Amino acid sequence: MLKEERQHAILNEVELHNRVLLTDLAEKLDVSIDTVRRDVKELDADNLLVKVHGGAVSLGFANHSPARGNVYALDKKMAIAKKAVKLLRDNSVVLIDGGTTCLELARLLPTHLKLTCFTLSLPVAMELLGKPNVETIFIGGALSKDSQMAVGSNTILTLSQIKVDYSFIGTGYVDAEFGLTEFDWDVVQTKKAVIRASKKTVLLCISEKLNSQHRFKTCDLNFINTMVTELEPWDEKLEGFKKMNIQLL
Amino acid sequence: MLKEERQHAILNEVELHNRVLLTDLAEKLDVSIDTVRRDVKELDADNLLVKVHGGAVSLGFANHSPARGNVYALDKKMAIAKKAVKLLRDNSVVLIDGGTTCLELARLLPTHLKLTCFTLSLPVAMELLGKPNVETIFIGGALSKDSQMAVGSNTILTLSQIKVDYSFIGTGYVDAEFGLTEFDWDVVQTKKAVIRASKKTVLLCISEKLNSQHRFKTCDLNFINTMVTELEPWDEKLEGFKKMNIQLL
DNA sequence: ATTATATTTGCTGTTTTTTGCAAGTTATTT
DNA sequence: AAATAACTTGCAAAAAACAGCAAATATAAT
Repeated sequence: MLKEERQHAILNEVELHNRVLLTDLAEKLDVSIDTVRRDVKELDADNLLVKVHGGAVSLGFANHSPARGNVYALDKKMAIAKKAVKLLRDNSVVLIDGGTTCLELARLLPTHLKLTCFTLSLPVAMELLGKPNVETIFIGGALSKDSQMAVGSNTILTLSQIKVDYSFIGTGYVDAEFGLTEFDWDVVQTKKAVIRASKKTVLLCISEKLNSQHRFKTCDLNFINTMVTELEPWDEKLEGFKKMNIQLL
Repeated sequence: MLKEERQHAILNEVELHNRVLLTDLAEKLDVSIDTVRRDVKELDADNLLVKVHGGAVSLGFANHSPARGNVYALDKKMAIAKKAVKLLRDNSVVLIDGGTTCLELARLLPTHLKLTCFTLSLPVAMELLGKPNVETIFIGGALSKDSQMAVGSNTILTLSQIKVDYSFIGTGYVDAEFGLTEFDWDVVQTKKAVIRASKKTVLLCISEKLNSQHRFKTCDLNFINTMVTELEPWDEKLEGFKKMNIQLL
């Protein structure tokens, strides 16, 4: 049997079943496991499939790399995410909320970090699947089309049954006096439940959102334990928040 | 035998079988292996075939460039999805499983169709969010990295509390005698729960998967009410399934 | 027709590629 | 922590590719 022919068969099998074992391939193609291993390695190098421990998976199945569109103020959000990552220890149990800043946190989680991670957000969940040492649990429920996250009574009920070490949340608007506010009623209810489900709540928020407000209130600032912005903690823009009992990062 | 005539014969052989061994050619054409080697080298230089170690393959066969669509057998899966869509009525309550075929179904749902749609699969959920008239509910739980869907006890528990009109499921392997089988234990448990949560279960499956099996069993074929393939219902490849009490589409 | 020249073909020995095996290491599971 | 499975590395045998050479064949010119 020709090598090309064999690799063709491997690709076919992988794309047909999404996932195959090297041992199965070796048996089916009647060659040694080493040969299959080498073939799969080559195909992986050519980006025709993805090699995993013990087998291979098809590209369509493995590619959880949604092209990061033009995220607004990406550099600042990345700076925030990098600071937030430092709060995490191995075996922490955390919850990551939706929104682009939280998504950036998920994206920048170190590969080696062992976490149990709850989330309500589809994009965040997709990102977490790419982290080998993160166990991801999606809090189910009705999905909100614009925020791409689970909201509603079922979600809130499920949240009431868990308690995580840290939750990382975003917010639409934040003001030192009026606290966290949102545009969307469902989202507010869900975020309240998130905060109740957390021992400590970390707010990730770019400085542009400071001192703004909207119609529905999530919580007062005293529910927030840590606030992370892209600014240095002593920046004068954070003046109104310093006197409160909040850790600034 | 003329050189030109010989090369013509080689090309013919390659086109016919997609692949040939140099040793076979040498024997068939009754010339030395070196001559064949040189011929193939020339034909390769003229881009009439692709020379590989030990033989040659046709151009079409060698083209496993990333040019082809991301999803394997996309046309067939779209054909399946189109047939499956016809089962749906406004205000149906359905569940859509994971896998590329089911994803295609989600993608091809008509914009006007009003549905309540449960799913366990992240990619399917993302797709459904784009449908303005579909209410999407994600069944939460621990996420499987490989299959990008919720699995495990929590998921199964939640599934036990719902009953949908139709569930559309995929399978890794299907065999008329052994039924539906999978690669992954967790996935099997979850699919069982999906079937229990459905009044009617529709299997979406491309014909290549017919008559294949793997280690863990999801269910026998008598749990399946409708089976949709890209073939015509009277195709002889479906022979083994016709005598069973299954609607073939 | 015959000689000179160019092309093709087969053979030889050497180098490269492929493949399977074994020993040691790393992951994963129980 | 132990047991199992999977991976890595190095190696050796077999098959294939390559380069050079000489015989055979074809082509052209005298």
